[in-house]
Amino acid sequence: MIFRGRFEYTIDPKGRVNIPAPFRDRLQESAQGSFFLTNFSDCLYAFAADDWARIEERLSRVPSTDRKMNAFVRFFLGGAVEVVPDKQGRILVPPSLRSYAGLEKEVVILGMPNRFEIWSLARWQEEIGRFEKEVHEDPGLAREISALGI
Amino acid sequence: MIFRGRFEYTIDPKGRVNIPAPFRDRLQESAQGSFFLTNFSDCLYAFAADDWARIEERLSRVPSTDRKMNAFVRFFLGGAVEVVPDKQGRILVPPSLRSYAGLEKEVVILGMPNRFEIWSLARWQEEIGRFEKEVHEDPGLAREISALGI
DNA sequence: GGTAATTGTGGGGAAAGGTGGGTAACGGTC
DNA sequence: GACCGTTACCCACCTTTCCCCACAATTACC
Repeated sequence: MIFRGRFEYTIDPKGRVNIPAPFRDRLQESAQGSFFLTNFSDCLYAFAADDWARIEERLSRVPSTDRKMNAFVRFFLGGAVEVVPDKQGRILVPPSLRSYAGLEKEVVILGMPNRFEIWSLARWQEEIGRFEKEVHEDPGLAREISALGI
Repeated sequence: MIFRGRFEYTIDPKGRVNIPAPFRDRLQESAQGSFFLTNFSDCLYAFAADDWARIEERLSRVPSTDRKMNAFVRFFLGGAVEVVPDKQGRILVPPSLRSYAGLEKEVVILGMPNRFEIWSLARWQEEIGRFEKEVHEDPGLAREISALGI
C-alpha cells in the first residue's frame, strides 16, 4: 500500500497525534483501521496490518545465530505496537517511541511507498535541508532522480 | 502527455488557483480530470494520472537502504496530492505546497513535456532572468540548445 | 457589431477535519 | 485495599475544505 502527502499536526500533552484522514480511510479498508508503529531512522514507521504481517514473517526467519541482524530485530520488533485511532482519528504514541523520534509539539506525517512516517518537525526540516544541499552538490544524485522519469 | 503554453492567474485567499482550460480538457480524457501535484525545484510539478502512476511505481522500487534517494522520496512523495478541479476549474493548493513554491498572489502555469508547472510569478521571472544571462555567458549551453535543432 | 458561450474571480454556507479538555475505567504500586 | 498515574472514551469548539451560486471579462460566432 502506497501513501502520499505531507501533513502537519501537533502532539498534545497526553501524547496523542492525529492521523491524516486519507490514511485512516485507506487503513480502514484493510484492517478495521488498526496499524503498526515502530522506531526506525530517527522517526516512526507505520505499516498497514497486512504489510506488517509480511514483515513479521520475514523477521521470524532471521537466524538466531546472526548477531547483527538479531540486534536489529530486537530494536525493530521491540519498538513495535499496534495502534487504533480513536473516534477523533488520533492515536496515543507510547512514551518510548515519542522520545525516540523526538516528538514534542509539532509533528509531520509523510506518505511513503509501503508505509508512512511520523517525524518531529525540526528533524524533518533538517533531513530535507540536507537533501536539498546534496541534490545541488551531487550530480550523481540528480542523475539518479532524473532516471526515475521526473 | 505534453503540455504547452504559459498562463497567468491569481491565487485567492482560500488558496485556490485556476487550471488552464486546455490542460483541463486534456486531463479530462485520461482520468476524469484528476491529476497529481508535488513539490520540486522551487515550484510545483503537476502530472497526469497515468504518468504519475508510472512515477510511483519507480519510487516504490527505491531501496530503503539508499539514504539519499530515500530523502528524495520523502520529499517528493511527501509533497504529493491528488487534486480534482472544481466546477469552476480551480484546485485548492495545500498550505505546505503553497508555502514551498512561495505562491501568494500572482501565479504562472507552464506547459512542459510530461507535466506542467506552477510557479510564483516573481520566482519564475528570476528563473528566466538567470537563464537569459547564462545563455549569453555560457557557449556550451548555447550549443546544447542549437543541437536541439532550434 | 451584437449576442452567446467560455473563462476566470469572488464569496456564502454546509460539512469535514483537527484540537483541547473532562471524566470514567484500568493497571500498577505501596 | 487505597492511591496515583495512565489510557480510553466522550463532548465541544474552531478552522479549513468542499460545493454551490453569482458576476465580470474575454473570446467566439452569427
